Amino acid sequence: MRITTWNVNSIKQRLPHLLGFLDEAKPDVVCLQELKCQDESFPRAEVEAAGYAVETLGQKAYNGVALLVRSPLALSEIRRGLPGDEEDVQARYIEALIGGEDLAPVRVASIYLPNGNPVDSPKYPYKLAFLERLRRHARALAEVEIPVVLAGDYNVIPEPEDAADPEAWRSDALFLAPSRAAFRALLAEGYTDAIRACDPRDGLYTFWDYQAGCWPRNQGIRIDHLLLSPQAADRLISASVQKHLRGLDKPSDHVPVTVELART
DNA sequence: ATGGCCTCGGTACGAGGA
Repeated sequence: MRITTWNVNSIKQRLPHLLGFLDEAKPDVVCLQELKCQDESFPRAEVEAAGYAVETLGQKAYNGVALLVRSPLALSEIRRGLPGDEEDVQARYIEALIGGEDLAPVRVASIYLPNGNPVDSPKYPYKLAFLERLRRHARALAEVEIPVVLAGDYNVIPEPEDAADPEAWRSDALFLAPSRAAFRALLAEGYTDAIRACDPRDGLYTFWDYQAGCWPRNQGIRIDHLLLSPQAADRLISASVQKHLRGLDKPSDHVPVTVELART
């Protein structure tokens, strides 16, 4: 089965690209981030017509995450919001159990981590607190005997090799030491960075800024990740970045990232 | 040349992104 994560930067702007991707790649599960719309504005009919069941956690103008599951697979046990802070109203986390057919069930989360800039504002402690909440929840999920895939826009550059120009990010919330340490703490819970496990090369990027000709100059960063629990990692077949979508007209600044897992 | 964008709400341009 294939599971894709994609920060679409507005589902309304990106619907044609999304439908094209569903048709060409036929992923079994798609984790979307930055919908930038409320639940009632999500283009549900178009996505369902493409053969997918949809669960969303939307928010006006900002954030917003969704899970799409290709028929006849189905979602259950849907969780909206990351545990650990009842005051947090930002739409950044949705999780479900995916099952059906001959598939051994998998729990999948679509996550949009806070950017965290500027680092001297409350946004940075919010980011670090979110990462710590995610670590605790990741531990609790891994304790259940079901494979877990935590997929999304982590807004963390794990290592210098994950940026074309790491020096440019030295004091940025995406690359500061506490951000990277919090990401490593997720790995220390037993999770595997699927892309890194499959491809040790430098220069694997998932985001290129719209500004400053970053795309034509390949000044990218790798911030969209799929973290696999040990039982999910046991089923890992391959992981890849769908870089070509960055070259379309009116692209998202992020591209899809996909893992293939054995169905059993 | 050392900078270059995009989306939203709402209908000008500031906020937010990364």
